[in-house]
This record gives sequence, C-alpha cells and structure tokens, in this order.
Amino acid sequence: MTSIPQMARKNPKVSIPAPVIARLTQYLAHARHLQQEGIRMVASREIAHALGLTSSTVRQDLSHIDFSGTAKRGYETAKLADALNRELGADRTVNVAVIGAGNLGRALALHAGFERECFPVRAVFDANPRLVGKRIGGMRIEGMDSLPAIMRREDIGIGIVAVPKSAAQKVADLLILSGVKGILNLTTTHIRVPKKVALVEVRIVSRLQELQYLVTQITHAP
Amino acid sequence: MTSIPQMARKNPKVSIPAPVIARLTQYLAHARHLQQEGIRMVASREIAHALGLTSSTVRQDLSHIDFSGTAKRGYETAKLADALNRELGADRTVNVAVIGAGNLGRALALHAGFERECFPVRAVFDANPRLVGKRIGGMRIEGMDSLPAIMRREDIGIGIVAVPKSAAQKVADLLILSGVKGILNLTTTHIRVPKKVALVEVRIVSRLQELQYLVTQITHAP
DNA sequence: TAGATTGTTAATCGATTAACAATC
DNA sequence: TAGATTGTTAATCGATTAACAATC
Repeated sequence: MTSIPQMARKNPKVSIPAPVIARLTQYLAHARHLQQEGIRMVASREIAHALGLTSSTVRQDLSHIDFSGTAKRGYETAKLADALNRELGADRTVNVAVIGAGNLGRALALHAGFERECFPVRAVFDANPRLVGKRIGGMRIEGMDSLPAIMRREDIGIGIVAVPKSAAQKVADLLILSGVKGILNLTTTHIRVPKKVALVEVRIVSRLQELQYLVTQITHAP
Repeated sequence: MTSIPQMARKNPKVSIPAPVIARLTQYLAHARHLQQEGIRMVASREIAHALGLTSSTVRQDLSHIDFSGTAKRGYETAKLADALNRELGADRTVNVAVIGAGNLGRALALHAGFERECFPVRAVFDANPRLVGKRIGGMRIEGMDSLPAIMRREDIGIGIVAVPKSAAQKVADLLILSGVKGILNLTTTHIRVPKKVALVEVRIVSRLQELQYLVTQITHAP
C-alpha cells in the first residue's frame, strides 16, 4: 500500500464554512484578474489589501483548498486560480433557467456575464400568457406548464427566481418537483426548500435598505 | 430634570451589528406581508419559522429596536412594521441613480420595486455616447460628464454601479466626488471607498458560484 | 389563575485575528 | 545567508442559541 500524500493533505469531507466559500469566489475573481494583467505571483497581504480583508484571513481561507504558496514568494496566480476553480467547481458548466420575464428576469437572461462564468441561461419562463412565445435574445419565453419537461430536456441544474414575490414559493415548489438542484432567489420573500435542494437568496432591496442604514449611521457619526 | 424613559431604553449610539440589520430588513418585509394578510399579532416562533431562523435569534434581534412585544401574545404586526421602518429609515425616500445602461442597469432602472420601497431611480448614466440621449422608461440616458451636476440637482444619495467591472472603481470615484453617500456595487470587483461613504456589494455571479458549491456538496453527501 | 411568550442573561459555538515557527 | 512570507496554532472576538425569570 502506497500512501497518497497529495490527497491526504486535506480531508475533502470537511465542508468549507459558508463565509469562507463566499471569499473564495472573490479570490478566484481576483486571481483571474491578476493573471490577465500578467502578474505571476501575489502575496496574501496584497490579496487582502485588494479585497479589504486581513492577510491572516486570506491565508486561513486558502489553507482550506488543495494548494500551497511558497514562503517568501507568495502564491502563483495561475495555480491559485486553477485550485479555486477546482474547489468551487467554477470551471464546470451548469445550465440555468430564469423564471419570470419581467425587467429583472429579462436582464438576467441576457446577461453575458453568466455565460462567461459557466452559467448559460438555457430557458426563460413566465406565467403571463401574453409573454409566452415572445423572444428574449435567442430564446423563446415558455409557459409554466412546460417547465418540468424543458428543465429535464435542457438538463438545467439551477433555477433563478425573478417573479413577483407572491409567486416565489409556488415557482420554487415547481422547480423542485422538476428536479432542480439549486435555486437563486431574487425576490424579497424567504423561500423554503427541502434539504436536498440548495438555496441562495440575493434580495437586492434588502441590501439597499442595509445601505441606507449604513449611510444614516455614517452621517450621524461623531 | 425629568427622565425620558422611552428614549433611555436603548442607547441609539450603539450601532446594530450588520447581520442583525440584514435580518431586520427581513422582519420588516414579513411584518408588512402579515399586515396585508390582516394578521394582527405574531410570535417570535412564527417569524422564526417563516424565515428559517430560531425564535431566540428573532427576540434577540428585536431587542435592538425601540419596540416591545407582549408576553403571551407576541408582537403587533402593525407596530412592529412601524418600529422597523423607523429604525431602518425604510420610510424615508432616498433618490438613487443607476450607472450603466446595459441589460442589468436597464432592468434596475425600470424595476418598480425600488420606487415602491422608497428608492426612486432619478437618473441613468452610461459612458457609451451611442446610448446617451436614448430613453429608459421616462428617463433620458445621460453621459458620465454630466453626472456630478445631475447628482446634485436631483439630490441623489445612492449610486447603483452596474457597469463592466473594469470601469467599476473609476465610476465609484466619480460618484464619491459628486457627493454620493452610499454605493451599491453590482459588479464582481471589490470597490474601495473612503470611510465617509457606505458600500454594499451584491455580486450575483459570486452567489451563483456559492450555490454551485452547495449543490455539489449536497449531491456528494453521504 | 395557569400557561405561554417575552426580554435578557449566560453559555456555546464559530469566525477572525494575532503570533510565530517553518521555510524558501 | 538574512529576511520575508507561508501555514498553522492559539487567543480573541462576536454572533447565535439556550435557558429562565418576569409578566400578561
């Protein structure tokens, strides 16, 4: 029996805490950016400074992934990006569907950044019969009744919910029935999902309210 | 000298932690929803259940605001909503501008939910001269050079940055020069701002990546 | 009144930061 | 080599949860 040191380094069963994952996505974006700029090496201090963190947090976070820096020299940007891509699965493509063809849904369906980041939008749905059949970019808006079949046919893993909040839970339930693995909820309402389905909520209006609170805080500061 | 008990209850100078603020916005949305449904009273347990939290967290959070429930009965939804509105400043209108008239920018500028939530979009800007002069809803797309003047004329407090990531920092700097109080950053890049300006970052692609990671975790679970 | 629910204190849990030996 | 930076352990800090007296 030979040992397999490169696998043993970290136990992959220990899942990485959510706040760390959130930052790993930032490190990935930054590493790619540095790569494009032709910068080969980067130190934890520099990453920290660019992203508004401490170097300690950066090193601690990166210790979760299967990748090492070099003392005195820092991290190779290319290898860092590779390791983060692998850990996050950010190089694997996942087909997505947008539900809701209002302003926000349309924008998301057309957003080129999703395709670039391996999240191609393969279908758009809306409950309004007057929208069904119209086109968004290259896609036809489909009715809700054809959702289950299309989700399976197009092998869609993630549903982006951009409907009025009163319909959010119903839409989520339909997505789950249709075998979706993850839901990105852009409505203000909290959605409930079974343990087998992953959920991330964005809530732009909430973030604006948080921002407003911060603004008031700063303005009224000493 | 008379004491002022209703003011003394909580020291308003102790600012509320960010995770609590984020949840207060959820309580507010939920309280409004209950109000519309004609539900007068709600217990911390029910709020917790609806939002995926513990009742302990809900009570702890609500202890930060100037408002009390009633033992055995719970919280009056109307008064809860009022108190949260006051604490968050969510009943005060703040004019916003959208910078970037691409798909996302257009969607945000047209998003009726912002106006409803006291964040009317008063201006839209884009650096592309071919877009300047075109219309979005009732608004004319303006060039970046007229930004400072329009920001002041329209009394805009918050700028929503929806430009390509390479332009994000430059746009933020211009907004800050023009006297903006808060920035909502929708690009993937981290933006740096002085202490006098509040910043909230949304990063939809990052959230999709987090979601993808969660999906993989769940799928490969025991 | 009896029982349910609040408000708050104390305990636990987890995340961030500091510190430093290892090392290139 | 000397000095800088990593990886990791330990200390601190903060957030969440548990528990329970107060109370309606």
